[in-house]
Amino acid sequence: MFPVNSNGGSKEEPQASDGGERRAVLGEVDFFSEKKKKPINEEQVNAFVKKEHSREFNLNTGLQLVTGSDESTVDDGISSDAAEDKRAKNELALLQIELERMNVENQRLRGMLTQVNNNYTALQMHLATLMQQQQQHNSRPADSTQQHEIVERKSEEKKQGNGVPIVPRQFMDLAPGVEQTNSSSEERTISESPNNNNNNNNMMELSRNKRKIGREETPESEGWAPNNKAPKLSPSKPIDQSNESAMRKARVSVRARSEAPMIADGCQWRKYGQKMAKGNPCPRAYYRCTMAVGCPVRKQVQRCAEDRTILITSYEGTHNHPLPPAAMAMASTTSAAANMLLSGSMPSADGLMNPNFLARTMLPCSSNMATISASAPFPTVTLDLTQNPNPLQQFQRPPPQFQVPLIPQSQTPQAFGQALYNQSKFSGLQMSQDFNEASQSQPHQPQPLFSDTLSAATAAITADPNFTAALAAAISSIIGGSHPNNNNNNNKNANVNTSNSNNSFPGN
DNA sequence: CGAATTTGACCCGCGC
DNA sequence: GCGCGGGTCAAATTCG
Repeated sequence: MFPVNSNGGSKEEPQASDGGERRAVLGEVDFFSEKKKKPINEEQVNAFVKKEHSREFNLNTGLQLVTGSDESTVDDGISSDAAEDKRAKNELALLQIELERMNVENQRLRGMLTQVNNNYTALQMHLATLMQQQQQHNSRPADSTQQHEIVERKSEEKKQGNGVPIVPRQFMDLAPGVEQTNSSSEERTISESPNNNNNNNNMMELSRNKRKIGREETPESEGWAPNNKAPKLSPSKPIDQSNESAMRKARVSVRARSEAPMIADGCQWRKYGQKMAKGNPCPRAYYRCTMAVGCPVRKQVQRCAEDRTILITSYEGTHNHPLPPAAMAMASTTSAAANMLLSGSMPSADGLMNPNFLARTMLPCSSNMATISASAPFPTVTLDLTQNPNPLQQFQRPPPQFQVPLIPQSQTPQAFGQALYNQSKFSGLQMSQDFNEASQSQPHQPQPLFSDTLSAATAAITADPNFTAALAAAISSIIGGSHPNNNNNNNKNANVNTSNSNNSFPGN
């Protein structure tokens, strides 16, 4: 019987299914070439089967499968054999169908792999192009090293796991999802209708409402009440509720060097509290926007514990009122960043668009300035204007998953290109994440000081609306190509360009 | 004197 | 259930 196995055509089936890389090729080719050999093998097999039939080797059943097609020519007329042969025929047909199906699937997978490879190559080329642009603007040798390092990291990562190249696809698919779930269109009308708060505000205020409802007093809450209650009264979007538990607030944090007690972002703020935060000898000040009665925007200002020249300003919420040009730059940036976080977290149920994933899909060359921290209690985008674009500093730290290069080719060039251009003025745009690694890499950890252009860095936020708007546009474009903020930012650029840079830092 | 700031108390969520 | 820490409130205080 063993000789039969070695010669029988069926022997090749396990090979095709067990073989490693050979399987893909041999499995397909051998299966069809097998038919050519079949007559020879089948004769041998059938002869052997007849001879050995009395032994009732079940194993022969499988062998007969191969010989089924020619069984009639060899059939000796035994009825039991005929029945068995019919069954064998059926099984053979089933196996053949299954094999064909596997072949089809194999080809489909091959096609997918090819497509992924093509996408990866295109992304890599695109990244290289962007890097070159950045290098031209920065014209620093270190940057080329950085870019090279980035590209190499990306390529290494791509090669490491099969799942990694798929991420771009997920990211590409991400945008429509964001479009669907994002309330950015609503946000756009916020300035006209305070009650029409976006998710950002909703989420921010929901937790707050819980408390305030318990209190139900506070004359000041009159101003807050409309906004506070709006999300509760109209929880039209279940997404909001689902998000509330996961991420109650989205926060945009700006790190900048400034001697001033707080950076001038064009808005009017009123201090309503101050606390000593744990782990930081510097007090944390709480401000709320007073440009409109019910404006939900608040910000926290705190100096970095390690480097007190660094001012950390965290913004929450979106202004529900028209902003002066001086404030638009920062507002658009923070709003876009907050939207990015909120949007990315919404369909968290499917696990594709949680902050972790979102952070992983951030621009690779935006690695110097913005950090996404999705760690509890709420996600934060940190725009770090204190860092120097020193590549070694930046790219020694980030864990591998930060390095997935994902630049939607159809979306990035303009906005991100402009951001890159402005990056030359500052440090760069970094999006990384510490979702599960808050303990390993603190986004607020002080970065090495590379320049004393503190005012330049902080003033840059407001003094260069191009940058902030471009950053906002870039962020928005990453999330969804048609994010309203893109258009807004363009307008804002136009608006702010004319009244640029003088309104930035009265304190400085 | 009105507005803004300060500051202690309070509330709430979370971890133990 | 309790303590801790973050966030907010609002009376008191300061400032212009």
